[in-house]
Amino acid sequence: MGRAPCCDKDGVRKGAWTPEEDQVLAEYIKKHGHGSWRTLPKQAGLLRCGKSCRLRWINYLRPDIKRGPFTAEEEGTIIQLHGMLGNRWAAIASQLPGRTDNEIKNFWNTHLKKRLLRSGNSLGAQELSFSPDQSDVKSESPSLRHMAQWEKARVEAETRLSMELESSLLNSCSTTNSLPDHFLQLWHSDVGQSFRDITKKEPVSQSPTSQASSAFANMTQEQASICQPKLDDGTAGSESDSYKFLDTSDSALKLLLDMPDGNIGFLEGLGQTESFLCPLNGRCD
DNA sequence: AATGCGGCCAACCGCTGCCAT
DNA sequence: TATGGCAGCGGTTGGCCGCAT
Repeated sequence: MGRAPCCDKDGVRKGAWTPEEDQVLAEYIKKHGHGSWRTLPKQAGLLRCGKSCRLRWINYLRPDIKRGPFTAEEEGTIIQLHGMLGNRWAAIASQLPGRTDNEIKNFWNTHLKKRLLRSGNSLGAQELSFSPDQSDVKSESPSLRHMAQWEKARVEAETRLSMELESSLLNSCSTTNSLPDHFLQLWHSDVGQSFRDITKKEPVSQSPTSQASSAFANMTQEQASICQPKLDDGTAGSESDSYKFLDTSDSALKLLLDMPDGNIGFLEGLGQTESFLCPLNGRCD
């Protein structure tokens, strides 16, 4: 049985919100929180459906909404994340504080997509269609393409992490603390979680430990606790899913470092363009 | 000044996944 | 385990606005 529609009842207003409605909704939520969206309109005295109220609050009335044009940095982040995640606007929005999925979706559709198409730059080309020599990947579903991209980025990040760890071990852990890896932040954020959720559904053979995990394996617990990189820029994913390297246990390290080697082979066919994460990790030199 | 056109964006629609029962 | 209700998500639409003619 289908669900009863929530927005086609008589007496339910549609269309643009009036300032009065905005005020009623905002004040109600400030006082009581949104609670159940379904019952909110009645309790707040609004002739709107719950969905409409939710959307209005999330996209317009929320106090932490960031207004104004997207910065170049935000643009770069959107492009990179879209390359990895596709049209998963909510996941992308979770990495851009103050921006809503709707806003990002509109911005992508009206600005970035066109710009990438026009410029035909490498990222745009990568995003909009894989190069001909990647036909195997191209023929796969978008989610597989994005998985491949995620995996590639992760392998690169692990390589970096491995090098950093080894050098940090040699240097008494003096450098690692100041080198948060943005990809790994992402990996441990909501976005990374959503990707891991996808890969969980795939039959993945347990991999041998990577170089990086070997580095950890050779550390004593004390060393590990001292050398855990710190996240101090506060930009990682929000709430509970954010980057928690400081709390890593052995199992968490395994989660981070074990890679499904059965899935790596296909990555070699991707063609090694310059790391598409450059704008994120800031190390393109 | 009037009209047409295209871009932008807020809001709606319908599907999906999660959770409670 | 199956079912139904809900919130959340992504795609789409429609109206407004600015610009060109």
